[in-house]
Amino acid sequence: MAGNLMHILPPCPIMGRKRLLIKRIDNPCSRQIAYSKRGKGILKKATELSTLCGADVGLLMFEDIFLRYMDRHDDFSSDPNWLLVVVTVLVRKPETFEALERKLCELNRKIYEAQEKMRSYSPDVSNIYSIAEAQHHQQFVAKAIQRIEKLKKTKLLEKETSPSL
Amino acid sequence: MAGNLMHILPPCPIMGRKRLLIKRIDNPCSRQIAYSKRGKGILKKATELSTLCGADVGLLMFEDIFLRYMDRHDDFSSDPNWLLVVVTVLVRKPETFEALERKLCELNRKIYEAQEKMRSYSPDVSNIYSIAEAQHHQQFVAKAIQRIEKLKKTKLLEKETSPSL
DNA sequence: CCCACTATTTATAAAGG
DNA sequence: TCCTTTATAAATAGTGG
Repeated sequence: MAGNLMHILPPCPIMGRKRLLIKRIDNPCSRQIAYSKRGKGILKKATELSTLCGADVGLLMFEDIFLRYMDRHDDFSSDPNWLLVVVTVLVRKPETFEALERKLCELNRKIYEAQEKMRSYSPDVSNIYSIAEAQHHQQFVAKAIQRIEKLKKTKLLEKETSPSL
Repeated sequence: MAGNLMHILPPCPIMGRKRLLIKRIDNPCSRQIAYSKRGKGILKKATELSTLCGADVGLLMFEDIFLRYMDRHDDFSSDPNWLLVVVTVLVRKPETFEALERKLCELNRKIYEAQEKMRSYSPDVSNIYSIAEAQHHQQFVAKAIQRIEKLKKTKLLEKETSPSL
């Protein structure tokens, strides 16, 4: 273990942990270690988010495990046929991402049906046909809710202050 | 606001930062705050992983923003038509997840072609037809590489030790 | 790849604006 | 919702087995 050496070596000046700049790690070994550690970290975080907030979280991590292997064993690096992409997936409720796309379409239909009722709270939610578009709508809807809440607060304040004066 | 009450209430014993148990957060406000903060945190981590390790990372976070809204404003909670799922997506190289599925199939073809060459290193990589299956293969391939590396180490050790004896 | 250790950095819960 | 601050908890880089 590390501890066995630690107490017989002179204390290092620093030689230890350091701040990491967010740029591609050049050293293949360090890069792989970082991928392994951080990959697990994100998986943990995603699971926590799912549990804490009841959100469905999907996580895809693509890595080229053989490319990585070749980095360390250059006897294969000349052969471009050596290629394997490995995918790590976490979905709280196990569904494929195609299924998630379908789910979004289905929900879009419900949104369309409910659109008339929702008009006053969310001016435009009928054009979500892809995951990418939904991203923009999240901001939009959040802003709309924000406006409503601000309005409610203002009106509540008016009610509270006017009787006391 | 909370602050308006805070200074007229007696100072709480600790009421400060505390360790969080990983279970669903009951209070809707706290849950939403946690979702917002942790969501951003994971997005940051995913981006960092992508930059640091050159990995393609896809992240899906589904939340029901209107369900969330209804949690706090129960005047809508009786109407099941109020439903909007919001999706947050990050992909380093912007691709839909259907495109990612196609990519996986294409790579599978390459894997199939290279299978004969790979046989000694990875006993079976021809049956990856979905993201879910790939997950199992990651562990499998990782173990295979582990075995090879262990073997190499052992042989290297034999070479190093036998001349000295 | 796994594990352990630990100094350091990063994330974040709680509070207030 | 956004922001800031701060104390605390968690993640992790570097090292070694």
